Amino acid sequence: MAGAATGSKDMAASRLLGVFREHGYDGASLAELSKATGLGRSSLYHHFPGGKEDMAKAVFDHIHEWMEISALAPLREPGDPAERLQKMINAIDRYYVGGYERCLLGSFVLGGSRGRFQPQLKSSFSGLIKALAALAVEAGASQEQGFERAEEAVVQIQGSLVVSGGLDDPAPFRRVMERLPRLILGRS
Amino acid sequence: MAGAATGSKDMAASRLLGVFREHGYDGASLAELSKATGLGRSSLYHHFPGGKEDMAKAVFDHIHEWMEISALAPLREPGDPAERLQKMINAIDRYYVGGYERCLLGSFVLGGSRGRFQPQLKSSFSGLIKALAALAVEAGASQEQGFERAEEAVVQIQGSLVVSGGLDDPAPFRRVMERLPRLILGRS
DNA sequence: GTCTATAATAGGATAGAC
DNA sequence: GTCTATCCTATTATAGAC
Repeated sequence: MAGAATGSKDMAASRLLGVFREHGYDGASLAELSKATGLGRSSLYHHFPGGKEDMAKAVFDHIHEWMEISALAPLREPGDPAERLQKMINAIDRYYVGGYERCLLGSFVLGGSRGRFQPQLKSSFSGLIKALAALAVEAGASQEQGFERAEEAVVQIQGSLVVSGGLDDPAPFRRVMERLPRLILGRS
Repeated sequence: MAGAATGSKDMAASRLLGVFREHGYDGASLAELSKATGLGRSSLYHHFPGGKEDMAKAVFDHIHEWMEISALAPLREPGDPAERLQKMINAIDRYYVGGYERCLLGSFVLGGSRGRFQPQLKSSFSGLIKALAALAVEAGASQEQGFERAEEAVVQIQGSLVVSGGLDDPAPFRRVMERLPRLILGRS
């Protein structure tokens, strides 16, 4: 049953994600994590003996699972590359609610907790880049071109979330979502 | 004498910047802010009666000043657009130490303190975009094209800092620095 | 597995002497 | 303008009953 977002622990991870997304790692207090999950402090420690750090780890697992199932799986299916890419773009767009929601990965990279979660961050970013690069190669790019396009795509997604947040305007994110197909598949 | 980074208050702001950059707003404790500036807690409150929030505001002023003098002023000088842009790119590259240092603006956008500093963030990002857009227009782009290129440039700078941080590899930032001239001035 | 209660500490902020 | 000492609160974390 690996994959479905069910089970109370996965449910909790989803709520915890919301809090970390909004407040960052350091800004997320146990009080809010408790309120968001509906679990008392002691229950949280029962499920996550390592405290906040364990909770964040569970959130990374949750995100990893989401990324594999919702974003990367379509890229690996058979069929038209453009259609498969669009599925992924739609998933990302929903995930960030059209640019109104922040990225937990970015938040953890730029916040004070980078060192603590560097392996998870590295794994997430490189997994995403690799999957996009493979699609670009399939669409006709060389290995090197494919990697460059994929890296630039992830750079633009992350950057647009920062800029949209800074300007308090989802338009930059939206514009990136629109130009992703040409960026990955080439200027056809 | 507006401009030179002298005076003990500006000196303090520079040290405070370092701490906020490394730990984020919530992660920066008074203990570290005190240690970094060499000022005791009470001295900090003497200079910044509003506490941490005042310190962050001073850091924003410091950044604003740096941006005007080191990054934007070259864009507005007379002379060859490509050379002026390169001056700005070099300033940014030094500022982020080739991709090894994080961006305070991005950190505040993605951290839990966005709401508190939204006006400063908005002003910084839109000032940067406007200045780059003007240069692009001067180099032959239409108003609309100029704005689009400038926005994409800021998106790529911010995104590359996130991705470089996540991968623990400055290469993505370096690659963005290299393609900025073509991005802003057009594919000539 | 969840709760109440409580410990232990770190954090932000202030008072008052110098 | 800086220091020592202190206060208050929020925060993380644990103990032990149910």
